[in-house]
Amino acid sequence: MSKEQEMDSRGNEGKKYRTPDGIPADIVMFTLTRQERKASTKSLPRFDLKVMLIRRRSWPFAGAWALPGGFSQEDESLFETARRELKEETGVDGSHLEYLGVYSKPGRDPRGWIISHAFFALVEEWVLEKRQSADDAQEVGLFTVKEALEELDLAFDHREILADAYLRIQQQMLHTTIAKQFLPPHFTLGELYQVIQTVVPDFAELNFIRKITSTRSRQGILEEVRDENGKPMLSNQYSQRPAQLYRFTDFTPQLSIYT
Amino acid sequence: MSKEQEMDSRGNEGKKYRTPDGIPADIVMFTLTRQERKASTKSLPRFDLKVMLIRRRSWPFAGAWALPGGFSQEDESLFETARRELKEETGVDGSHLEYLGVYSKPGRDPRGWIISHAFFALVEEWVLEKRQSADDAQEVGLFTVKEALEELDLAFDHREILADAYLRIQQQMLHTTIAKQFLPPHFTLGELYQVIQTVVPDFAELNFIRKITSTRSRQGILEEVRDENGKPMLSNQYSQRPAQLYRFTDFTPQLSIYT
DNA sequence: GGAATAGTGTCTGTTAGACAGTATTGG
DNA sequence: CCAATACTGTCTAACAGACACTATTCC
Repeated sequence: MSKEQEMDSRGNEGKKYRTPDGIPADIVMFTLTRQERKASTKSLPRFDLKVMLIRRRSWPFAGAWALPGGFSQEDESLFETARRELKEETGVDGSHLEYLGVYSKPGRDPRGWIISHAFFALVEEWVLEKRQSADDAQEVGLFTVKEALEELDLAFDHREILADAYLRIQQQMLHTTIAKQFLPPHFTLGELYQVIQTVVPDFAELNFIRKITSTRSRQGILEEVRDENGKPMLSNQYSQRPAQLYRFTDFTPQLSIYT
Repeated sequence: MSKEQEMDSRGNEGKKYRTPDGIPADIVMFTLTRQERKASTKSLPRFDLKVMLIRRRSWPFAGAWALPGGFSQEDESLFETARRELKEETGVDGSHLEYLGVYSKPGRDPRGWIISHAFFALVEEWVLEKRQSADDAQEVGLFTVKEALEELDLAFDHREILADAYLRIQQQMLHTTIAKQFLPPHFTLGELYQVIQTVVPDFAELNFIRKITSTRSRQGILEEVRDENGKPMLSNQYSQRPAQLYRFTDFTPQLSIYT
């Protein structure tokens, strides 16, 4: 049946056809935790990519871990739903939030015809940690992605959503500059490299620093940070030898498999 | 309100909250039309990227052009809805079909709370041309994307959907091997270049043939077609001098802005 | 021969990749 | 001095980009 015919016969007001029972937005909240390593001198922290989950208390999937989320209302777009939920869950606004996809397989939710929209968010570590301890109404957990995918029984099709989100964040990490969401405004190339490697373990570049700094084709992604006198700004937070600080520009190069 | 609380208070059966009035899938059907050029010798055809639209006959937006689509049913996923609609509209199965996104801005459809899911499909030219002439129940149009975006008044938010789909297909054309959807199984590098340029007008590679054929980093995207004796297969369909035929492999390289 | 497409030659400067070596500084 | 990170030197092969040049075939 064509759209027009359906719409014609359905008319404006009458509820002739069955409609869904709910349209939630579920959010995969990623964060990067840093943990100091014990070393004899200063060293880069080890990073872990973690995801926030909430333990369900009621049917269905009571006791299972699930992605945070909530139902969309008539007066908001799904992106607004997701932003609202993200704010409610973290208490913080302005995190990176991106649409992932729709999950609508029949039977995915035993409560009925429920079509879920997945988003993923990149949240700063302290936000989720605060949330984790402050909220006594819900049990909140922070798990590494590997743990969550391999060892946890997730509710609904949330394992599939998380797996898709993981693939997407890896892709975005290499194709765009979302790495900046996990970094302070000024950072060293060592930090950037760690962030990329944490999200994309396969990423390995022997000459990373040189390629970023000295190839024309990648100029414009990053720029050196200088103080008001034009002197390069350095940091020795993670190393004995001070390292140049960088920041992202607004430029994101266009990639192509053909050129 | 958290998801759990909402779900708890909502219960299993009762329809306490308002739910959407319909969840359609709308499909941006792209095709590449070829038109021979009048030239004194054989020459490559000119290509145009076109999109199929349907003229609405009833409220709302009666008389306006709209994307084909239809409402999702409870027993199917949205991808299945889209595939079913694509089949119904074209009479053909197996075209490339890909999810684009969700369109849920309040007020986007005067009939009520209607959340649309956009897909895009890459369809062979003859399919849409057959459809165009065969169907007398609906007025069907094939427009270049430029025309549709700049000169037509599209129904609903379909201009926005089309604009998003156009951006996406350009991105996919450069990041993946969807160019093969617009090409016969065996094709010349001239044809491939034309296809890419038609979809991505900015694409310009002076040494396209050489880069594709003789750089190690891109080896594996394409392979030469050979006959059973191992002899390279050539085509002179579009040129006096026969050109080597190629086909896509299953390999798609991974891109990165950092390496 | 002309037209149209399909390549190849050639040159310069840039980049990739590997790996060794030097620099800096707190402990 | 040692450890840990931050670079720089160096060398070779590969690649990018520009542009001229040759190749093939039908008309």
